Amino acid sequence: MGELYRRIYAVVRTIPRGRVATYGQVAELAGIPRAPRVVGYAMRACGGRVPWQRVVGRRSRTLGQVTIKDPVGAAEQRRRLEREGVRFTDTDGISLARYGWLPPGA
DNA sequence: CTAGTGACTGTTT
DNA sequence: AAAACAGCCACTA
Repeated sequence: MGELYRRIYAVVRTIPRGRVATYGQVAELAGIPRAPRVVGYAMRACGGRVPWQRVVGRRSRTLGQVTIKDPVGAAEQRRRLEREGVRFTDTDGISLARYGWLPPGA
């Protein structure tokens, strides 16, 4: 595993229970502000070593769709988030205004 | 080293 | 409002 993934996982582990962060947010904190895609790549490869369910797509900001294309994965993410208190809207979204993580020093 | 790919995102149709 | 485009950067073959 590359050093970069270590940094990404370290950031994800700091997201508190019951909150969510966007891929772009994690990317910026990990030192690769222009590469949110890489965070997604790292999440797919994380193998349960980090709370991956707390990382969501930016488009969750208004209606909040969790952007995992695989329906099974999306259902799993929702199940995990609801178990830690994140409420979903009637359109299967997450309000980043309510659950978005405010990183220290932001 | 080159080419293809994607759990992203902002912009443009 | 939804879909297509175009940058993006690390990883893999």
